[in-house]
Amino acid sequence: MRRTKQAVKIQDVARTAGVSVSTVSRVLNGKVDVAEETQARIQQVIDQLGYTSSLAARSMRGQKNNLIGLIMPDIAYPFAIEVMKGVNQAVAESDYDLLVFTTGDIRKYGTASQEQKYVSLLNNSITDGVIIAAPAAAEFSSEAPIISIDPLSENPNYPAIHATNYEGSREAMRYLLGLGHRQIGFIGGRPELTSAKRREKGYRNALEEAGIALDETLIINGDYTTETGFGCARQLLERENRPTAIFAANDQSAIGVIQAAQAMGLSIPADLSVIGFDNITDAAYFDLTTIDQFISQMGYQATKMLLRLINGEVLEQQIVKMKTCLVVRGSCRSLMHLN
Amino acid sequence: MRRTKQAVKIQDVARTAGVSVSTVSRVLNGKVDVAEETQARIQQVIDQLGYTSSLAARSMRGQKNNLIGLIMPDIAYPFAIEVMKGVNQAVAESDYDLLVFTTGDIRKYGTASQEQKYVSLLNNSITDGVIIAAPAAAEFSSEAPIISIDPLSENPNYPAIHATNYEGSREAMRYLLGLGHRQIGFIGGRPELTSAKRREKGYRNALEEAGIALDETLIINGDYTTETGFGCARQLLERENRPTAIFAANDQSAIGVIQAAQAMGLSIPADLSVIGFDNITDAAYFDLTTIDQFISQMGYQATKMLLRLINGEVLEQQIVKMKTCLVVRGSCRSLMHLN
DNA sequence: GTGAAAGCGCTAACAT
DNA sequence: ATGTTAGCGCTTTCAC
Repeated sequence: MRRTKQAVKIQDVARTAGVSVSTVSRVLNGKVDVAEETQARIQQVIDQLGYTSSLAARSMRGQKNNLIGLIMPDIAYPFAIEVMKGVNQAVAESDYDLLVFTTGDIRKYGTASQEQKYVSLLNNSITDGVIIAAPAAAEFSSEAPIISIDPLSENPNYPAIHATNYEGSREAMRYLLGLGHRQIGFIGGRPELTSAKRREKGYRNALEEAGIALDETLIINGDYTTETGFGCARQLLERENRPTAIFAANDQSAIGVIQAAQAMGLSIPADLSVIGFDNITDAAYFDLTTIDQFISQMGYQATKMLLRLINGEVLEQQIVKMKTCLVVRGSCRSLMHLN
Repeated sequence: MRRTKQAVKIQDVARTAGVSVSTVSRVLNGKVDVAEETQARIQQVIDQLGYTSSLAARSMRGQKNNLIGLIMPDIAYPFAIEVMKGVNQAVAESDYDLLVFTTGDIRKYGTASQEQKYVSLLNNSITDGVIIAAPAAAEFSSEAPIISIDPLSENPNYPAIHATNYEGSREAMRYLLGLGHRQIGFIGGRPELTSAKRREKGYRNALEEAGIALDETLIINGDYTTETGFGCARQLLERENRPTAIFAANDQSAIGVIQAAQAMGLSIPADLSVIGFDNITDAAYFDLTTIDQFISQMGYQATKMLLRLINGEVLEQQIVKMKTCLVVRGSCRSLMHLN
């Protein structure tokens, strides 16, 4: 590798080609008013010297760089990876390139003000727009467009992609009811969370909608851990009239439910249907092998929205809610993976 | 979200605080010679205005940004993801942040000269050093350090992390021989590749070393696809004196071997040991559940090396060859995943 | 068709 | 302790 101590700059190209910097700049930016011959000569010098214009300098002149940013605290996390897959795909289909910014660790990431810093870092200089995943801040100031992938807040102050709790929950229940289930256990937890409340509400309303009397004893609250999931499931499954399906309101509990079922020699979904709710995306996931795709979809949609904003389009829909309704097939591989 | 049309700059802070830009700059950069009181006032204005200094402008002044870059054609690919995990971890442990550059698709990525462009893009402006994965170019010119994660070339012209073919292959064989295997099939392919030749050489030499006569009929060449892997394995396993282990020289063939074994009712590793070679990393992988970790390790090591270069250290070892020797345990989950 | 020069936001001498 | 100013490499008027 050659470590040219002094990077070649536009000046060098100009001097070598015997023209002024502005002419080189014109060639660089594909301006038309340059003589065919000059153009060729300059291009040759550029290739010969291996010149690349400085991103920093170009950005400072307020140029569009055809570059979008994605900000994540940590890119080794399954959620992050799936988001990146989706964003990557949308980027591949566009003529933009992508810059993923990360600190490597949520603990290094800092608070909302730090986050704002990352946004400005990219968006006020080199990037034409930014996607921010699971934002901590409620507001951002930025010259260029911002989209968030926000699994938590119901109504963020910025354009966002997020998943649903209430809707997803109802659809999950409708699915189970459609399968003929009438005794459906619900394992909740963390009642202080809005998302948790909405999940339970979906459960209740779906039953009501189906004209099924609510059995309050079928609702048990754990604390969203695998352990309580296991315990609650055990409790439900040891009943005289045991439920034929269990709806666990978060991913950890769902793992516990599956473990409990296995421990009792029940097979899924033959003896028991299980539905889990992902705690990260707040998406209902029923088919544990496709939850990853769902998260990717969030990334994909976010990117598409951002590119439209960059192109000056006005979004008819600022907040996109993604619903998903998939089916458990018994494996808990992805579920574990999500953990 | 507030979209401040005009980003707040150092001038604005200076004016608001009633000081000069240089004083603000001093505060920004933690210089000591600023009056306690001025310092506090300026900091307050900074917070109030939500000011963040422009990455572009700062970079142009040749500042160190505590930022490293990672360049990959596509970040949705398993190899890329594992590399990122490793890099991410090293970044998390450091006080650097990370910028991953990608085009989203190898087809958009272009050729070596394009690649050189990406390197300059980051390294000659905003980044303090760059890791380039699976480089196409043989040489780079850059002001800041470069490390490559290079699974292909044996002796690149730049500091690199790569995996071994010959060494890995021999270790794999030694492992199998150590288990008592004497009839070991080898499924090769793509003899035009240097890497393929070296893998086969490792196979041959390990046998020789162990004083075992080479049975040429145990060596079959496919074309590195699952189909031929299946066919070749079938052929080997239907022999009178069937091998007790099969060494597949690439990942696709290994999948084929596993499928063939399953189709014939053989269980792995009870009836048959299988070794696969990953086509991406050229790393021998024996434990299919940990190959991902191996790739991550490459990313991790690359990052550690880069950070040392950035700090001006001289590497005693420019090329780090990573050997791995792990064991098949029968699952082919990761293998499939690698595909 | 091409060049000269201003200025993007910032830092680092150099003044005071 | 603070202000003034010269660039960093580039694009973009405005001249010629």
